[in-house]
Amino acid sequence: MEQATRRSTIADVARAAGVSKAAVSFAFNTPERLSTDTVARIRDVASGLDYRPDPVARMLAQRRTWTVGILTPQALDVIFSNPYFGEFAAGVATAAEAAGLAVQFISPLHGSLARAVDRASVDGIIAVGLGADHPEIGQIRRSGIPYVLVDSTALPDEPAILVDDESGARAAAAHLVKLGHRSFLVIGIEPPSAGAGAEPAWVTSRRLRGYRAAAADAGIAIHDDVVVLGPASMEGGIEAFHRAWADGQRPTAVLAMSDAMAIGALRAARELGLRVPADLSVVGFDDLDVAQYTDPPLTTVHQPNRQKGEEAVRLVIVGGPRRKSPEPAQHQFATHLVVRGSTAVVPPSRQEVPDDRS
Amino acid sequence: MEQATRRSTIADVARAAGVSKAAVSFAFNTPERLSTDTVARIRDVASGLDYRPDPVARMLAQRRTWTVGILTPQALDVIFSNPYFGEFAAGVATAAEAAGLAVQFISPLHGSLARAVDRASVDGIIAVGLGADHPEIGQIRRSGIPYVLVDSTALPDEPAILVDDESGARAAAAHLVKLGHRSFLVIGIEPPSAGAGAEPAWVTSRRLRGYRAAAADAGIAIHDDVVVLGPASMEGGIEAFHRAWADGQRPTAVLAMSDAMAIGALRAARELGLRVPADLSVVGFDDLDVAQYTDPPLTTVHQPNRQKGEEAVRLVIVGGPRRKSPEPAQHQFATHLVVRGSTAVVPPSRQEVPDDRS
DNA sequence: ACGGTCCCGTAAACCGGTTTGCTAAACCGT
DNA sequence: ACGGTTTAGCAAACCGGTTTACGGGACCGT
Repeated sequence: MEQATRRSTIADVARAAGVSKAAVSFAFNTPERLSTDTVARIRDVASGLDYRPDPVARMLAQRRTWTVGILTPQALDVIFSNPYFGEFAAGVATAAEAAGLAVQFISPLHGSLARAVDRASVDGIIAVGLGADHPEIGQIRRSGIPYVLVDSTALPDEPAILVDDESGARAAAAHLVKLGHRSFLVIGIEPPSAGAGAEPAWVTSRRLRGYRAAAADAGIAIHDDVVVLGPASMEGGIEAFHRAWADGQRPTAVLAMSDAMAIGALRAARELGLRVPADLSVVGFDDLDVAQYTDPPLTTVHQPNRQKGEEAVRLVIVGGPRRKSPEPAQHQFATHLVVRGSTAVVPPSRQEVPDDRS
Repeated sequence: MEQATRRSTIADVARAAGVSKAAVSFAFNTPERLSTDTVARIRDVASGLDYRPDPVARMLAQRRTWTVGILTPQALDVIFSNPYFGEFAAGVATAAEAAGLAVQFISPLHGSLARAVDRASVDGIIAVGLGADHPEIGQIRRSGIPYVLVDSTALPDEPAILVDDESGARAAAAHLVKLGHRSFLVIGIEPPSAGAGAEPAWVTSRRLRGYRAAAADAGIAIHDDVVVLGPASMEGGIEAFHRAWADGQRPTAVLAMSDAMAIGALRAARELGLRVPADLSVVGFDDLDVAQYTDPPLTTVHQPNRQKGEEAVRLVIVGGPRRKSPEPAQHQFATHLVVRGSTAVVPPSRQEVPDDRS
């Protein structure tokens, strides 16, 4: 395309209108500083040349990019394929649009997240799923650019968006216990970087704590060998369930840490000839839009995906020009169980003999 | 945050290292122009000051932003909530990452798409769902920035990514006809700007043509009154089906123009006590990932969502520095029908009396 | 007629990099 | 020892805007 006709610059407009560059700038940004007819004349000339201020030059001069970045350790293609991120990003987009901000995704560039962060020109960063001890977070902290951590425990007083994972998980497990279930399979989310799975900060650890607490209340232990991990996708759920089945596990209930994985489990169960919920109960986590439309509709733990995104933008914006932080910068949302059709009482054939045989 | 310690600039590094700004720049971009130890020294000083070149300044000087934009007429929150866009964006992201490009979403800012385009700093634009005659496309064409049109008929020789909508739709309808269906409901996609629905360029028109062609082959006419429109979402599909039902329509088969809407129709049908596919057949369009996991699994028209995204990036990149266009800039992908569980032969009770009673 | 305010508009310094000559020193073969 | 070629690094222009400090004229009251 050869940039056919070099775009006209502010200097061109100034020359054509017989005014200074400053006047042109004022005509667009602070028209009240100029007489009305000068403004009109300049605007006229400008649109004649179809001039449009170069956004990059403007960013440089103002030292503002009018952009917020969403930082994730996963590659963009997995992000966009994951409905959970979609809903979160939708929330971010809503709030960003209202504030006149653009949204930029920052994710590993040629394998390096640090490099991606360096190249990103944003006024604020929303980091999702990165622990407070992640090196890139340190890099950002040092750089002085406002940021907020999402879905991972932050330092005290560090801006963050959280969700009460533990009580949500607890409610999910308690619901199953009340239905008589004693034999569980937990499908957890694999951490992006291998080895980080044991981190207590990782979402899987938090939710597992909740599951275990509820089970413990009924005198049941959830051992590590009934916990399988996989990527948070439908394929991941299918694969995890099959793996557990092949391993000889015959749970009456599945606790999945993401709806996508729960849907995968639903699918895998059907492939194995299991009826849900008659033979097997399944409960998810996230309450995605699709959870209402699966068959059967998914019992799951609700968390406000879009709201989290909106609130993240708000936090990162107030963190911007001189944070006064009268209020704590952290925001924790509540979760609650939504009971739909994928859970039912344990099948009679699998009911455990009452304990009172002693 | 008050920008605590002003970020160090290239001048700071130059001063600290006792060299010129140019040397610092070279040290990072063309190290072979400097002696190895000078480079080392500069890099050392730089990382000591934890200097990182300002991406915006770099963009201005190089007149490259290293960013491609995805332009859509819908608001970002609907984009991100729509799995179709997610898969397309995933494709874009994959190819962009490989080329070292960032991805930016451009969508109406405070209601104005033109304003959003003006503010966007990108090297190329991927416009999805905007007709070649859309005013913003004109604006882009004039600006000389490379672009590619997706999912909408373009001017001849204008870069574009297309899909064979008509034959895909035709195959879908032919499949139903062969199963004995004679009574259809078409659920179409509502155009973003009201009134554009009649445009022959709009995807709904193209697919409808395919449906009608297949029906016509069997001597059936699909009248306008069995076509309902709605937004391309699950809610849109539910709502559309209920509307048609309330209107007294009792089709034996539904032709939905998007999988999301098809899933909505599945849901609505179930709410009305219809069994799919025993009482009602449903076929979608897009072949989203989720289409395999619905109940029943969705019969649908496959189109290569991710590939379209990847190819779009490729086209916009070659359209960049001096397009030589030895090959036509347009790329049309084939579609094909994927038969799963949501379609079956027409129920006996609804079979039409053979025509030979004459 | 005079000093004081406004009102309009300008010149020039900046933002933080890249890139284009250009020069001085080092290296080369003969 | 000498002209020619590299090599290493510098100064300054440039990218395209914004913003600050300032000046001249019109308007004002006295």
